[in-house]
Amino acid sequence: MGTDVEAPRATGRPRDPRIEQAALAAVRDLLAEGGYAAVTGAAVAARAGTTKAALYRRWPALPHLVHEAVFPGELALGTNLRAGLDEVVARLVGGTRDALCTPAAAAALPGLLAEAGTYPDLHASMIRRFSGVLAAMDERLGEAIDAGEAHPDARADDLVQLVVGTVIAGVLLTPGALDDAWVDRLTASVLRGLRPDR
Amino acid sequence: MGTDVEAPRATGRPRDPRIEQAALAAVRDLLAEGGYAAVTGAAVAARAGTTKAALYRRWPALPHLVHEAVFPGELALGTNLRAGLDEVVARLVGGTRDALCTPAAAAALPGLLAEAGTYPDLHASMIRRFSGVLAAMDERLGEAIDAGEAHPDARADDLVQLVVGTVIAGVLLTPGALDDAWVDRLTASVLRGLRPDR
Amino acid sequence: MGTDVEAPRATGRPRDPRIEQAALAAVRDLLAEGGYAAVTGAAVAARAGTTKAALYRRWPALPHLVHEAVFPGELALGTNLRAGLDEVVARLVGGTRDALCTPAAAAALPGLLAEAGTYPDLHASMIRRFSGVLAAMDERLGEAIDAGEAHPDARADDLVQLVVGTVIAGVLLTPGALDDAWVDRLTASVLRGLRPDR
Amino acid sequence: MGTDVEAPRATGRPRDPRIEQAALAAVRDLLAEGGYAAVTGAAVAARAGTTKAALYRRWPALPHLVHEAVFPGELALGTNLRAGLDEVVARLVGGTRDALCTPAAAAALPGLLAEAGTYPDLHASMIRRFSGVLAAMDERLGEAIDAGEAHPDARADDLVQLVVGTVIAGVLLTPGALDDAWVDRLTASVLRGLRPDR
DNA sequence: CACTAATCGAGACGGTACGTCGCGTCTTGTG
DNA sequence: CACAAGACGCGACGTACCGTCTCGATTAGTG
Repeated sequence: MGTDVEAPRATGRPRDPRIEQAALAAVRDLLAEGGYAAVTGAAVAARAGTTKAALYRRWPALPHLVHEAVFPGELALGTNLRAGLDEVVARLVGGTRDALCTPAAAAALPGLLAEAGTYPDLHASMIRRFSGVLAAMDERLGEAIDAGEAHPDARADDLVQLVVGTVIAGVLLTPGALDDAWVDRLTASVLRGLRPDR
Repeated sequence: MGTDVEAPRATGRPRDPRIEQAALAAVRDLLAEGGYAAVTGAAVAARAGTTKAALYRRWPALPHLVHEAVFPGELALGTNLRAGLDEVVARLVGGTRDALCTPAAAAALPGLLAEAGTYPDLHASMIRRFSGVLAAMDERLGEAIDAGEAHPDARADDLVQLVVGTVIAGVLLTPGALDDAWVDRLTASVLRGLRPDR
Repeated sequence: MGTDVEAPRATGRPRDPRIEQAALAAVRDLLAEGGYAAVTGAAVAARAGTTKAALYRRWPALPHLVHEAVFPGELALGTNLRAGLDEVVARLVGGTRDALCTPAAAAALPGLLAEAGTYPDLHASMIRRFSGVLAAMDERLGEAIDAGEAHPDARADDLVQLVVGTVIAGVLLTPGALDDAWVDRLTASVLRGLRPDR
Repeated sequence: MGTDVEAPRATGRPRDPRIEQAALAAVRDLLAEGGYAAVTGAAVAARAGTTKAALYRRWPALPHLVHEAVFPGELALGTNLRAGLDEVVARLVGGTRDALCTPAAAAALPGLLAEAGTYPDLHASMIRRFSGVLAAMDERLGEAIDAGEAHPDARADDLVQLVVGTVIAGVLLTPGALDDAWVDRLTASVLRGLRPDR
């Protein structure tokens, strides 16, 4: 699940598929209600109607479960790769904001970032959530540079880091202020930052 | 000192000032050596040559101690408020990078951000570290707008959030890549984003 | 065993029975070596090869563990209920002396008595240790009164209280003087006190 | 104070005599209200309107203070040494009961006995409380033996140990049942135990 | 009248034990 | 095999009490 392919186990009693969903939902509920500190192994198991052992059969550690609960899949830009740079950047900013501003995500984010130092695979998984966006932006930005729409020094990794970081800072420091006007301001500022000097 | 103004206790045995300093230094050492997980009440007390009780007399909980150890005072821009906008922004970016990239700070940052959700006063203290920079940038940016050097929509809070967030994302996601070239690229991009449309 | 009937837990991982025995033995060793003050949660756990949590899973607090270690079961009189009153009383006195004069018991007794004020259930458990002896003495004394061997005012609870109290006083005030001659003197005195007036 | 003569300190600020009384009264109050566990250095100082340092200037440790608060002087038999043996024993039993059955004494007794193992001087002080009674009983019992009123094996130390122990057991095990009838029963039993065999 | 010396209040100090909690693993019996 | 249940080792947490200490401020007797 998550980011890795699972070996198909054929033998023995099959896993109850409801437990996986119940656990992920339980994590989201607990995050929204009590924050990251409320996401305890025992609490998740109790809320999901199962036991800790069933959780550790599915995820190597609690943060991995939290990660999957909060970021179930890749960040998506929509299907706008052929759109204008303005719209692509707007979707990047807006999509990142949307992904990180759900109650569960906002509550989990700092905790996950902290655990990323302990679990290298978790760190990799979090980065991988942006790999698709990064590749797409890399390609699109290359075209924009070739077309003279973007500054030749512009780099997709810098761009994504800037956008993601700013959203993270917004979530951590001024949650509640990340409305659409905030997205518009950040988008405009980023776009100006991408423009060529002349 | 610390996070708040201190009540002027005149009575009772005065606190041993060496304990405070020893504890802060112990936290920095432990952070650099073993990361956030190594900053244990007992470990700090032992390394500082004191006891847990003496620590809890000074800080309400361990994260507060870590915060003070890692961010002892306000973020400083240097005395460059009268300098050109280019230099002011360069110093903001560089100073933020420097402050968050010390071994202790880099090790403590994710943990502190996570604990901020548990301790509201810690959250407030962390934000307050930027209040001076924020005020200074607000004033300087106002002048720049008036002088036509900056975009009329530019806001100091947005700017600081963007810079701090990008540095945080850099520390968390790509530590080791935040060299001076990185600072230069971010500075240039931010400056372009601040320029008026014309 | 212990102080109460145990609920028949059928589910979950069963408790490791060796831990219980190891803890009780550890307490007895520590009592004999360092007295009541040496019976620390951490010390007991370490000596028993387990952890504090495992102890607190079995006993509500340390004194309960000490109590069970020192007084594992009811005080026994031997199987002498049909013997002459002289011998019954002699066994009561001797048995009480023996039970309270083991190194562990002598070391634990004052501490346990003191903690009994804090833990009412511990107080009840300690009293219950004498219930069997009390019932037996009550029956035997009734027969003796009917046979004219004992004073009609004699009561088993008074008798047990007197014997136990005297032994406690001996242990606390003049430990080391409770030899067999002491037992004989007390036995003779108690027996005279039980005799009818004529 | 208490049992020892004090060196006459002439110089320096004299001790406030009210503190001593206030501390003793505070201990008694705390014992009656919250038991031995409530007698904390800080609690005693606060209730007495003074500080811990003032207490430790007067008593070497807390149990010594408790001891003096609860047993301010020697156990007294009244002036009945020339009375009949019946009355002397009755006064011994009754006086011991009275001394150990005050709320403060009953609450402090097990704690004090436990601490006696830690502080040898406290142990000695407690025993000394009975030295007068012991000497008096020794003399009176010798006369009784000579007069044929008492068993030639009777010993004052055994007698006192028996009476004190029984009262202690009564206080610890069945507090509230030590009424005058209880005293009468114990007195009668003890007296029978003292009688010569014929 | 200053000087000295011990007290007073307040509270921090080192030390140590307490009982609780969470993590991730394990060991049962039952499907 | 999975599952429910819950004990296991580990280790940190924050609190409490002990008896001592260090302050600045009093409060006598002495020189």
